[in-house]
Amino acid sequence: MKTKVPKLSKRDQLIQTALRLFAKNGIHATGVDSIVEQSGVTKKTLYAHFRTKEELVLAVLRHYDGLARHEFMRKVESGGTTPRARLLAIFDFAQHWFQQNNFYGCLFINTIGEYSDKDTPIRQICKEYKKLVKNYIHSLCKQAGAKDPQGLAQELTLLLEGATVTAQVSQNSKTATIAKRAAKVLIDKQTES
Amino acid sequence: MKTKVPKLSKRDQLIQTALRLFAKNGIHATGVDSIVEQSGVTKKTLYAHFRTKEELVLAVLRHYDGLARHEFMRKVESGGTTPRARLLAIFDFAQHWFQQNNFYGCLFINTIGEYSDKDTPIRQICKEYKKLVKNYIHSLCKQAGAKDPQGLAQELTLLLEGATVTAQVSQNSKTATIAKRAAKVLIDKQTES
DNA sequence: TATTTAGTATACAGATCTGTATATTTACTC
DNA sequence: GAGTAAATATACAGATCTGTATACTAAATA
Repeated sequence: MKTKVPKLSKRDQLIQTALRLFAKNGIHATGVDSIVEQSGVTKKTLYAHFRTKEELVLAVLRHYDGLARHEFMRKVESGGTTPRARLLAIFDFAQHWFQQNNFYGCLFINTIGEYSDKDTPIRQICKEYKKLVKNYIHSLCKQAGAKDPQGLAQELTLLLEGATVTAQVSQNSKTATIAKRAAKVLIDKQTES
Repeated sequence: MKTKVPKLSKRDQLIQTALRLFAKNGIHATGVDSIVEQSGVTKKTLYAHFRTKEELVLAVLRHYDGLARHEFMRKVESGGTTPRARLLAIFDFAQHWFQQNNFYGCLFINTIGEYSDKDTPIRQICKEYKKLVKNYIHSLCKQAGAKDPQGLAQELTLLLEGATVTAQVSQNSKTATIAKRAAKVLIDKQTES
């Protein structure tokens, strides 16, 4: 029986290779030559799919945006049944993420650190990602019956971002449990009778 | 009367110019040519003071480390008299920082995003800076009589980091007040009788 | 005043960067 | 099986990157 291996398109090979290299080494430090080399696709093909390196960067960010948000929501929803449990599951997801051996912090944060121009579409995608995640957390806070769901969502988002960059710096996933403990306090404060 | 203008050494001119460009555009995106051009110092002189670009990067990070920690502690201590007030003054400092027009997030975080190699001295400096800041916050937590000063310091550090990167992404300094509000809750929880 | 030191001006070497050109080959479709 | 589309292999153009070389100049010092 012939198993259908979903062979990746050249475009997807490029995006996946570029994602890996951008995440690990940053965007400016990653030349198209190394992407070409490691993806097994020629430079001609790369420039047939993407007009410039920046277009490839945008495609990578959009690809990862969908991937990461989907994974985030999936893990959070499978991590608890009640809204409160799901809010706390955010930090279980985080801990698991931080422990991956290819964890190099948040790609969007790292990317924004390389692009200060407010108007570049690269930055817009990163900003939009963060906004959508916060909106999702906000909806969970509302479901949990928080007195100020917007405020609680902002607080929990800060804890998540802080845990992420601190785990990146210290190479230590325990920041997730610290954030979770603080999150519990903040959630309880907003949901006690 | 001749006012003594403390003319900067060429070395300091280079460090200050490089700091500005690294902070704004990142390290890999900043060529030595632009540093030379904007500092008004020739390339020969740059390489007389620093053997490589990496040595300049290290000098910039060390320079900024001293500068930033000193400023941080000074503002925190002048921002309150009691330990509790000083812990909260951290976030007043943060808000003021975020509002600077040359705020591009934390240089150390941005730098770590560009250097994934755990053993590079560049990363070490960034990591050490974060450790020293956390130690300082820890000492304030002890003075404030927190039940678990280590834990509280970790929580407040996460809030500070989260507020910093979120302000960087959203170009909005209100993240500091959100973090401050959450910090109050966490501090009170640890210091109520 | 002679010498050393630090800096300027400028060019360049060699590597690497983004992007393009040319010619060939695989693979699907009509 | 002929024709077309997509990919390969490879070279290269032009810019930019880090770092060095050469020659000149200002300033302090002995």
